[in-house]
This record gives sequence, C-alpha cells and structure tokens, in this order.
Amino acid sequence: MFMSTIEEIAKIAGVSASTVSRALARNKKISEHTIQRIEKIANELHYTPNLSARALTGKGTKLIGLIVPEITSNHYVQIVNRVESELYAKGYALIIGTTDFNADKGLRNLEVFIGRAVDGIIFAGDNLDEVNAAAVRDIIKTPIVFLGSAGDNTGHECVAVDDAHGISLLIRHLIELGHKSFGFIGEKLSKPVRLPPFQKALAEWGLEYNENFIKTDGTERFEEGGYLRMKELLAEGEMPTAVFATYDNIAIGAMKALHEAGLKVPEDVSIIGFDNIKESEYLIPALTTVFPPITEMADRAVDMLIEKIEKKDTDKTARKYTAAKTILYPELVIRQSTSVPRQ
Amino acid sequence: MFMSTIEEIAKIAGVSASTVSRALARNKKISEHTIQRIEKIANELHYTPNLSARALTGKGTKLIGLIVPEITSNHYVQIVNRVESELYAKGYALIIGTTDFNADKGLRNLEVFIGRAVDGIIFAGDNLDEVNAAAVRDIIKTPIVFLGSAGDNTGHECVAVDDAHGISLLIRHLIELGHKSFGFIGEKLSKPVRLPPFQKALAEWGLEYNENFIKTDGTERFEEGGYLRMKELLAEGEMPTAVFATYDNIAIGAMKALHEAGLKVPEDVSIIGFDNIKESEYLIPALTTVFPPITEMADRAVDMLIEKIEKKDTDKTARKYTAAKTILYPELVIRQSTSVPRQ
DNA sequence: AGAAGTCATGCAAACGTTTGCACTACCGTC
DNA sequence: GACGGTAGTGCAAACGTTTGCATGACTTCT
Repeated sequence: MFMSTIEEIAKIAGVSASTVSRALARNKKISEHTIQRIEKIANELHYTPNLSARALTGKGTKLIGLIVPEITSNHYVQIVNRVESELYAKGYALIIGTTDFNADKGLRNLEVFIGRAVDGIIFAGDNLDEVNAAAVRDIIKTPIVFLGSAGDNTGHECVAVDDAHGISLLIRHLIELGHKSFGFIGEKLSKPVRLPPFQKALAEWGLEYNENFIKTDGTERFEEGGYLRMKELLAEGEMPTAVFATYDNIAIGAMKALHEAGLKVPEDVSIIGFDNIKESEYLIPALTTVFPPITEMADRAVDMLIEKIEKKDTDKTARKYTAAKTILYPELVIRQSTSVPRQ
Repeated sequence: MFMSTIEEIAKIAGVSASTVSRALARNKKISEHTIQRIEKIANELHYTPNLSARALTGKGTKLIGLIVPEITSNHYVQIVNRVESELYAKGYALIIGTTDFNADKGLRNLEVFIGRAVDGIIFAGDNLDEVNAAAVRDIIKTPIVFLGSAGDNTGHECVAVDDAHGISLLIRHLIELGHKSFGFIGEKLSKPVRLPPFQKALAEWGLEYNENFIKTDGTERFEEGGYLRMKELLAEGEMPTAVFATYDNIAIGAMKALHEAGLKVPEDVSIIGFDNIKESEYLIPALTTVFPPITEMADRAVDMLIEKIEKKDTDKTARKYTAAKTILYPELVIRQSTSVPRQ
C-alpha cells in the first residue's frame, strides 16, 4: 500500500515510467486524459515519490537542516517550532541537530546534513563563530542562512536580532524609574553577546559599572544558576536596586532567591529578564522582559533560505552571495517586576 | 571539498569504486594497506557518503522520524531533546513532524517520512488513536514504536507512562493531608487520559465527585487556560480545597488567578501539577507535581526502535511483531504548593 | 499525396552506492 | 609442473527517479 513505485503505476496504467513521472509533474507534454488516469492510480496506491531516488537526480530532497545549540530553552524551542511549521507548509521536512555550543559538533552536523543532501541549512546560534562561518560559506554549495544575534559582522547571509537595542531599552526604562545601581546575571559564554552592550549602555548614561554586581558562573543552568548567583549577590551585602537576568529562566531562579531572603520584587529589587517566555506573564510578580521577535526571525530565515534554494535552482551558473543581513529589533515588555527603587 | 564521491577517491587511489566502497566498510577482503590508503584519501577529501544513494541500495538512511503533537510544551520538548541526543550518539539523524493533535496530519507525516525512506519512526502522543494505529502497523514495513500514555490497549509496540498511577499517588497525598474536595483543570481532549483516572481515584476513596469543580475549556492554552478556569471557579463561589492541574503550565496560570483573588497557596488552596517542568522547583511556592520519567521514556523508545531496525536488518524474512509494551511509572514530587487544608 | 509540423509517449542514460560474481596472481601441495 | 586454494580486486547490475532525444501517429498545408 505505502511505498509503491513509479514502475508499478506505469504497469497498471499501461504506459512507461517516464510518462508517469511526467504526468505526476503535470508536464504539459502529457495529455490531460492520461494525467487524470495516472493521478487516480497513484492516489489509490498511496504513491509517495522516493525522495532518495529523486535526490540522486539532482532534484533536491525537500529536506532542510536546522542546527541549534540546544532545544530545551524556550528561545530555541520557539525557533524550532516555527521553522518546522513554516517549512511543513512549504512542503519541506525538517531535520534537526544540536551543537551543545560546541564548534566541532556543529561542523559534524554540517557534514552529516550535506551527506544527507539537504536542500538548505539554517544555522542558529547566538555565537555564529562557533563554526568558522566564513570558511563554511566558501566550502559549502548548499544554501545556508545564519540566525542569531547581531553581534557578528562576518557578512554572511543572516537574520539577527539586535540584543543591544533591547538592552538599551531596558536600561533606559530602569533609569527613568530612578535606578542607579545595576546587576547582571547570566551569560557564561565564550563570546558574550549581552554583557558588552550592557556595559556600553551603562557607560552611555554615565553610570558606574560595578564589577561585583556581574555574575556569570553556572548560568548555563538557568533557574539554578540564577538562584545561586542571586544568593551570592545577597551574601556579599551590597545590593544593586535592579538586576538584569539574561534569560527569563534565570530571572525565575533569581526571584526565588530574593523571596527566600525576604526581599520583595519589585519594591526591594527590580528584575528584568530576556525572552518573554510564555510563563513570564503569569509569574508573581509578572516579569518585565525584553521580547525578541522570534516568530519573525524564524519566518525570515525560512523565507531567505527557500528563496536562495529556488533561485539557485533556476540559475545554476553563478551562485553569488548577496549576503543580505536582516536585523530585527526586540521590544521591552513592562510588567510588574520593575518599579521605582525604595527610598 | 565537501561532497566528494567514491568515484573520485577511486580515481586518486588508482582502484575501482567497488574497492573504495569495501575499504570504507572495512570489508575483510580488502588488504589492510589499501584500506589505510583509501581512508587517508577519504579524510583529505572530507568524504561523506551520499546517503540518498546508499538508501537506494537498501542499506538504510540512518534517518529516524519522530512525530509529536506539538513541540512547545515542556513534555514534548524534553522528548524531542532526549531522542535527538540518543539518536545522534547512535549515528542516526532525526527528522521531526508535528500533528497539531490532528489525525490527518499525523498520517501525512507518516507518508512523508516513508517517502523519505526513514529507517524507523517514533510516534509520540497521548492519544495513540489519533492515527489508526492498528491499520498503520499492518500497512507499514518501516519499524515504528509508539510513545504515550498507558491508556490504550491496541497492542502495539510502545512505551507508555502510567498516568493513572501518578494520579492515584497525588490523590492519596492530598487525602493524607486531609483534603476532601478536589478540583480538576485541564485536558480538553478528544480522548482524555487524565480525567478518567482522576474520577476513578476519587471513587476508590469513596469521595464525592463534584462536576462543578472540573474545568476543561480552553486549557490547550496552558497558562492562560489555567488562569481563566481558576477565575471561573473562584467566581462560582464554592471552592475545592485542592486543585489538580494536568500540566505544570496550567498550574502556573491557576496560581496567578488565586494570587490575584488574594488567596494563598497552599494555605487556602493546594495545587498540584503534572510534568515537573524545570521552572516548577523555583515557583513561589514551589510546585508539588507528578513527575513522569521522560528521559527514560525517550531512551526506551529509541532502544526499542533501533533494536527493531537492526533485527529486521538481519532476518529480513519474518517481521514478527513481538508487540512489547513497556510501562513506566511517574513519581510524585512533593514541594510547597500542597499542605493541610485550612480549618 | 507528400512534406512539415505537432502531440503524446517511450528509451536509455545518469545520479552514487552496494554487492554477487568473475577474474587474476600468487601460494603451497602432491 | 599441474591443481586447488585464497587474497585482492574489478565488472556490472540494481535501487527509483528525471530528462534529452528519438519515435510514431496524426493533422494540416501545399
């Protein structure tokens, strides 16, 4: 039932395999009558083309590879989710791989995907340099688009969100409320993308940057990291009046630590997260957070990739990289976890 | 660089393609010396076998399809995550599809996967009947294992978690604390799997089952659904002393509603969730919840599938279905959202 | 009526791999 | 020195598609 071949259809229809192939592709050279007949048979047989065979003839696999650092955080879940549904709608299937923030694994994934003859690749990661992207671009014939933060400037085709913009929004909000001392919890990364803009924003407002208020260790374990780092901050005595957690999930842990210490959010300490995960609105207090346009990011990446694939399909000659870089901007969602500082 | 063929290697090595193929498979008929030489060349060329071609010869694609209802809830995220990493370790790649709880889409996914010649399929979903699993089993030659709740008894190869057991654990816990009236929020499903065991558990303890305390509408939107349903309960006046939310995310919304109504958890109302998402431990109060062994579920499913694939590989003759059904049991994680009822 | 054109279809090669079979050398044996 | 064995390798077919080219049957024009 499942898994019949073009040959079988041909036999039943009393025509040759080529005719079936063309009929199914609605090639104009085949008579309407034959097309109808063949389509009917194909349906009855639950015919699905063998994509491996098709791939071999250079017609593409309708397979897209998506590489993400990990898929348990809300951020990447949303991306995977959106990319999958967009791709499905366009008739592509999604194959995914994770890098665990590891450059080698990223490269291996790339090789694996290429061996599987994917039609295109979306490489997501805050840290585009994880893989030596420049090299990759030159080596790979498969269309690829990068998806990440706006930090890099390596000139690849990519869609990125400007974290720095979100962070300056958040600092401005805090400053307007009257805050003067700021903490930072999160982002223990080989190449941090949120800490530098944080420092820069502070500097722009002529604000003091207190090294002691920056906590990065162990924050790759989100809730736990946030909890532990906030406890550490608490133990050291001097406290900032506002703390920026680089992910909402870190903020959750941090708020727990504050609660246990008998401190109130936002009265004693204001907290801001990043991501706007779906739980944030329902936290107590509801979390003020930076909201990157994930859906749009995913859509753009998919569109760019598909366009690239189909363009490549037509003019196989020159594969020029019109290295387009789409930058998207996050918004600030103000809720109850921020207020004017005490006193 | 990437994407060289066996032919090219053969040319460089001065041997035939078949020799290269065998050398790369470490076939004993090829001299050790030749193997070394060919492997060296293959490495230099970054050779990756074209899996489409290999698939065509019946050697399998090393591709596994995973079908889930959706991938934004914590439960399925964890499953996808674990399945992916297990599979990666075993040299397989993962292709995923979502059904959106829709039987047709499930079937289409199945067809698509088969057309892509996946080596095996994991079909996850609380509701195994979404797809007429019995029919599927007979039709499909591709190894498949189901992953879901223990509700069904259609006799497929599957790994399931016994939700009912978790629910009886939870009811017992509540009863031991002294609760007498129980609410239920969640699960607007074509075939509910948690409500019946809930009712059954109540009956077993000779407890009254109050229809007014069961709220299911709109709970497919987790936080929001929980929030709205709890508000509804609150508005109706009479309140249970304990409420079971079928997902932790629903519990989060419910707790928010209670908070806004000025009610305290657990003093005024005890709340229990289901899933043990990573945020639960850090909620205020930390959430008591039923914890299904997701990691183990995923591992078992992968193991069963791979075993099935490789067994099928050896004895191609009989493909007998030793329809094994593995049942796993959830635990109850007791935290701060449950306590003795007031008065 | 024959040439030229159109339309529908078939043939066969190609894509990259695996594998049964055949072949060559070389070895040791009697 | 002919025979069988074995180790190493090549040939060619097969997997299911797609597609350029060839073919054959009509139609239409002159």
